[in-house]
Amino acid sequence: MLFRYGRRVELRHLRYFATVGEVLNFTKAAQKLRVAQPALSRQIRDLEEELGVQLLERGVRATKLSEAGAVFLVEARAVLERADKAVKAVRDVALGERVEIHVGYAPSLTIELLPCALHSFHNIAPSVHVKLHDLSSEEMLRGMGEGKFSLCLVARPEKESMRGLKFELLQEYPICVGVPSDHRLAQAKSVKLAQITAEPLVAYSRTEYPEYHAMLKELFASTGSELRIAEEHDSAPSLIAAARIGRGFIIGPACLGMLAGARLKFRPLTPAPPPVQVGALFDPARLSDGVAKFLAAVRSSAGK
Amino acid sequence: MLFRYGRRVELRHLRYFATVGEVLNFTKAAQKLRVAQPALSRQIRDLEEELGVQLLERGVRATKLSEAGAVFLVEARAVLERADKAVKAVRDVALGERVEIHVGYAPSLTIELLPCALHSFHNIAPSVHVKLHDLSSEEMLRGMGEGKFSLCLVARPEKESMRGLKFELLQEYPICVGVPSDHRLAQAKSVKLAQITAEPLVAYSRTEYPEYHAMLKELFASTGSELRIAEEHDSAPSLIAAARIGRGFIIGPACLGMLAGARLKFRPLTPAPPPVQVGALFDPARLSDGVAKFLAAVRSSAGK
DNA sequence: GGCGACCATACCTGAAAAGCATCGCTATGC
DNA sequence: GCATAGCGATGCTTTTCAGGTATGGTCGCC
Repeated sequence: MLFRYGRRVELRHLRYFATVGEVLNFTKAAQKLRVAQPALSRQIRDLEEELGVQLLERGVRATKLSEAGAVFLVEARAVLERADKAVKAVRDVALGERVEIHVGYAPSLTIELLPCALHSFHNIAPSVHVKLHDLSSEEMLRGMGEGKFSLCLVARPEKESMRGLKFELLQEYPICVGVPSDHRLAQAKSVKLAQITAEPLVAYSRTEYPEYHAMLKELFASTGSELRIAEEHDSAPSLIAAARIGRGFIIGPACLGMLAGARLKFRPLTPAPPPVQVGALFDPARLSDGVAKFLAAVRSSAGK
Repeated sequence: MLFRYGRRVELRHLRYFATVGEVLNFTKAAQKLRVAQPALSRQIRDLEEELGVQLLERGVRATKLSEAGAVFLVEARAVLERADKAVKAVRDVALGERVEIHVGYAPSLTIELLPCALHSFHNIAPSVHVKLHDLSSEEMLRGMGEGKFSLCLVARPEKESMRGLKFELLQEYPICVGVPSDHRLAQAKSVKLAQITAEPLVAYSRTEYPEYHAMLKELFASTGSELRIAEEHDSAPSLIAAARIGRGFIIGPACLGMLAGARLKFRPLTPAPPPVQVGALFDPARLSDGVAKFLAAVRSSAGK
């Protein structure tokens, strides 16, 4: 890496470049920005130098974006927009009601809970916008740690990853086996673990859903038989798609059945292992007013 | 609005604040940033003034984040991260191969097409990352105009909104009626429009999917009967959920049936109206190498 | 060939960011 | 109770650099 004398990119550079990129004329852009044209030229040159990339092609009688420039124009606008949002967000918080709360959720586990909760929350606090983030368990824990989310609806995480967060149980789903509808096990009322150990499994990805793998390991520990995972997937739909085309069975909560449609059947395992616990994860130390209301809405939707 | 003497927020302010917010100690943060402590103090004060918000509570012996400060810390980090991404993106473009292409898609219309296309594209150009953006028709057209996306997989947009873009047809789906499985129409092989005019509909939202509403209007124009829309939704899953609980029928492409599962049946309309056309939308003027390859992959997946 | 549109260069000025020394506060230790 | 150490704020100077003015070069066009 070259040693960089250059100073850092600032929002000013991006504002200037965005304007030049739009009107494709330094003189006009300078007027629009209320600065002198040479000042603008220099800032753009500095930016190009700092990036090490030529953004504009100054042909005589016409200024054009280079290919890189076209890309950077989009990027620069996005950064500026993001920055405006940040400023607006903090001013809103300071002015009183926070208008947005960020909620992470596990889509497959909350298809029952989430719609009800959103509906009832909208009645309690119609002015608060809920921003939903569809994430893996792992991303949610990370995001909670960084303060990105105020609350997450997830399966109970493992104790050691909680780090001061609180988990409040809301719903439980029995563990089931998902099999193709035309398989003989689809007829059974329930399935014994021993009946499926011969079959490979399709599973959630280990890195993104560690608690899911802990559950599987626990489950198979007692049987003595080997846990064979044919494929790992990072979302319920693709897991279901894989099971449909016969890559393996699914072991997972009963609610997956609601996503799966007709071609898979979910049958409870016997003896029933501990059910999957779905609940709210939040930081009790910084529970703002809006988040507390959301939590109340979720509780009432779960009938607790 | 108050007149602001203050100067604008710059990335420097955010970098400084992010560091202070992390270590919660001006002196240490200043060392980390390689500036003198008073310089840092002043920048933070300027930032607070410009925002009109107190971000830090300077208790003696301990600096703490205010509530607004906690929010802004997350926001500031996000802006910085976004800015880094922008810089990295443009340098990557300049260095040769663009490593990312941005593709917008209509999730419900591309459940067949998209997985195949991604798979085949990965074989052609494994080094190119495809960033997928799940969007409404309206958002895609806007994003294409701004250059945010290189290509979109969508239903054919209305002519007047194309503005120099090209639409290439890839797949067609017949228009169907989605009814609850226990409804008598679910038994029918096909459904006449006259059979359902008594029933209300659940539909995609008008603002986000104008071409869908154009299609409905067209469809009902010939019948003389009134188009009754009970609810508008902004995504296929919530549309399907609404139909499941009996809010109304769905009129839409056959591929919705693959998302709906067992509790809804999709039956073709007779006489068959013009099918829904799914295809690729792109700007032929700036078709980079990577995007051209992606387009080829999509074509071959659609068997064209 | 003169003019006008357009951007670059050279140089100057002023604002503000950074540095340095110092102050004020308070918790802590003897 | 006094000295001390940790922390941030304040006042002042220095340095940096964004912005301004004047001007020059290039090219297309009348």
